[in-house]
Amino acid sequence: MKKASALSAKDQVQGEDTKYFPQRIEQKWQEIWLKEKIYQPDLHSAKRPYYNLHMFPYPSAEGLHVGNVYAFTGADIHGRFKRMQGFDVFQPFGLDGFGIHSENYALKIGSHPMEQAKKSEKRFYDQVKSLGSGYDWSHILETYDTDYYRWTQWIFIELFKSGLAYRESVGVNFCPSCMTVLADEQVIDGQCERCGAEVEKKELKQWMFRITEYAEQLLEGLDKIDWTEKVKTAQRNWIGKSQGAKITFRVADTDNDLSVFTTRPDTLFGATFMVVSPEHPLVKEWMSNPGVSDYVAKAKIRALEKDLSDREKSGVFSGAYVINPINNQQMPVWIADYVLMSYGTGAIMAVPGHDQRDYEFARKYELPIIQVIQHESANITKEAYTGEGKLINSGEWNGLLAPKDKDKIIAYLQERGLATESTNYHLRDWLISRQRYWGPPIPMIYCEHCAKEGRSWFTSKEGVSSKYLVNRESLQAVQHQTLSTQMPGWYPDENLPIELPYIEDYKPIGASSENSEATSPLGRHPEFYTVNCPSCGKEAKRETDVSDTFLDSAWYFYRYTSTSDNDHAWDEGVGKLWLPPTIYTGGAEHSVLHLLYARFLTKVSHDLGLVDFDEPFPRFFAHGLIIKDGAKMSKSKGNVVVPDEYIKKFGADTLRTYLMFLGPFNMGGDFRDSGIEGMFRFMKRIWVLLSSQTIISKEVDSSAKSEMHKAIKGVTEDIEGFHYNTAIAKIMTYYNFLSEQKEISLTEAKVLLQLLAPFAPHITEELWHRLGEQGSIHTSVWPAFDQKFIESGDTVIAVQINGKLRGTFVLNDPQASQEEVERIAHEDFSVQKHLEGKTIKKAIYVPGKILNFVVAV
RNA sequence: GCCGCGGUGGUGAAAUGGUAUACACGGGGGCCUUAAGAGCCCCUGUUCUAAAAGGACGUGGGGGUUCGAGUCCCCCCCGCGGCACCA
Repeated sequence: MKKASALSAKDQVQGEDTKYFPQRIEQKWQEIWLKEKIYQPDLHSAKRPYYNLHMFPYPSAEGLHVGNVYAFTGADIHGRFKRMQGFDVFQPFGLDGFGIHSENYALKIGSHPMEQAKKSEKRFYDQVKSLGSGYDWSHILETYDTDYYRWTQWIFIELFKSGLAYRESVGVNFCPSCMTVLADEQVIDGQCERCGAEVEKKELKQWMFRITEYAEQLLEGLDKIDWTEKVKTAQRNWIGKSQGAKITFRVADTDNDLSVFTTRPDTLFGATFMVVSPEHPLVKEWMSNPGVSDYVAKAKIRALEKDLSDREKSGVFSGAYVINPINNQQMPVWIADYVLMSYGTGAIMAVPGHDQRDYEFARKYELPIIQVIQHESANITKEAYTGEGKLINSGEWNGLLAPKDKDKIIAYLQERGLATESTNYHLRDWLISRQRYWGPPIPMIYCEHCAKEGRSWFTSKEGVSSKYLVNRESLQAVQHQTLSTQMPGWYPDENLPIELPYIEDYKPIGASSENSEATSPLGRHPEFYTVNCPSCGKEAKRETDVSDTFLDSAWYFYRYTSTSDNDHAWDEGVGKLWLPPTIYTGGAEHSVLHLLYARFLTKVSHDLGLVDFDEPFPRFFAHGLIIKDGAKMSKSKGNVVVPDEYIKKFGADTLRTYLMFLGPFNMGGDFRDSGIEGMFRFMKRIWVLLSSQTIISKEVDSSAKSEMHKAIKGVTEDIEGFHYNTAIAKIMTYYNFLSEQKEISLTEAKVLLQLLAPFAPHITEELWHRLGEQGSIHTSVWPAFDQKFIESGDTVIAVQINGKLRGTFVLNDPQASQEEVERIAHEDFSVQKHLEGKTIKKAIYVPGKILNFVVAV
């Protein structure tokens, strides 16, 4: 018998078969798997459904990125592992192909998005197939497919009917380069997320989704889902709940009220002036006062500047005063742009003694500063004191603790009708319309004739007797009181799909600043937008905006499980069986946008009675980012790693395993060429060991068995916890152990292959068959481990004495009897001290577990 | 500023409170080979000693809990990510 390690070069080239050529086996198995439907569970009758979802990519025409490979592989390993554990794993794939990114690319290379999409699609699918992931290719989807976006449009209509989609003139972020509006989330430091151009502010009529209506639910839901804390925190920050009070001030010598939101009503006695935003409605009344109109004009310009955080505050006295209801003091009202109209009421009570921003403002304009919170570290001659303390100079409140007694103070104000308890969120409504071409047309029709007479869908028979949102009283109120007047003339076009027409002039033309209506490419095509009003039948105009791509991706996981083109998944039994996805894997960069929108739509679907769950992703795992030479990969840096060449040279198995070996899956890693060669060497060694070595059918002897079970246990737990890098290390350790054996039993060989199978599906499948196995390794049963072998050898025994942990020691003999264990405990240095001079009355010994000594006194 | 995550060899990184550095990369030496490549074997935290044996020191810094701390607690320092004139 010859040892594998002693195999010389000659032996290897003797037969082609003894050498590892990934190119020769990978495609072969991919075709067989497809033919044998290894990865296609029966969606109707799965016994243990496991919906293994990962974020679908946008199909960049440059092709697959190594970051995609990383993400897909990590999810695939999880799926393969679960499949081998006996689950009916459903792992679908699709493309998020609509949107600015694809459209801009088409523009750049001078092709049409519709044609480009087909090309990118083919290339992308081919590349993904070469990775050997276990996708069910009979359930793919593309968001630009008519059969897909008819349901995107259907969802839009459902939201419209629910009063959750509405039109409003809003100050929007407008990207002059992309010629479209952007959601707040898509503006980074005042720049467009996509192209980096400086974003402008514009007033435009836009379609909005009332996501703020769900702020509280979106926040509460986070507590019951299994997500990484990092992502939950990002969402909490984004929703930005703060609780406090709304206090109303009377403007002196007028009938006007000025309300403010504050989280610190306890400092009310410290308020010395008021500040309103330049956009505040009351500012109109003060325009003629000296300096006001000048300042408001100046603020408008300043609003476009990007770095707002540390510029000097500025403002102007409005000329008006308000009365502080708590002490009837007159306070001047100032206008300053450090107060934002978009948050709270657009006005604040300034408490310069205890708010640093107000403090700076007061210093600059020489406004009075009063200290109302006493604390040894408070020194308001230098800066505002924002910490806790005892109230002073606060009338009846003196001696109360701030902010601890906030609730008492709110109750006090509330009793006297001076304030109400109030909650504010940073979350804004979701701006959904885009003045672009490459997206699903918004399925709405505007009829001027109906509008003039105040008619709309909301005044129609269906609208009046609406079944929508019966679960949400607050929205019913919105619907019946305001929607019919807010949205005159608007009707959904339920004749879906509203197909996106092929037009040559799809280039964005933007919005003219004089006109409050933005113009979309479709707006140049009367043959598209001229329709008859669904209500009165007269000539009407179809909406020419398309919807935000994030709408497409907020519901796609429902579509995967649908079994026919003419139905949406969640009506069917199949959806009930599979939804929501068992686990969702994806990049943390989507923490806020995509995940929040998907949660919102699912909550709406739940309220509409479409689904019986209200969180789309009960479990979400965020993977890390692959970088190159310490920097994020990007075209501009020229450090994008294209996987094709690596697959060609080393095979998909090596690339997959190498990527997973780089570092913990939730942390990402740095891609290096030298590392991948090491992984290729490992694959070759596995090949040589298991294809050239004589594998014999013999019992595994007991020390080898211990190693085997240790490996199975370690790898199982590591894969379960997404610690892929350590799982691979353990497989390598086990390989090293086996390669030093004189002979390897069939059982050991099979176990080694099975442990490696999720990472390197092709080579393991090939060798599995060479060992004479019949079925696919990927549907074989994941090896079980025996606990007692694991704990042998180097078991650490924890010692409790009378219930308290008193020490631990290494137990070398797994077969040790209870008496021996007691004797060793006595001898062990760390335990000795506690047992000295005492006798053990009772010792409970569970191998590998805790040893509980009851010591006689 | 607030929140979250991290700091361990030359590098990527391992370690339910129990022999710190598993596994791999890189580096050094050797075998094989006409040669190159591939493959195989040995060494590889720092330091003391000519070397070995052996010892000392070592997980960003300082304290603490513990028989025992990379791990738990407190206070700092540094790096990364998110939010940010949010009242």
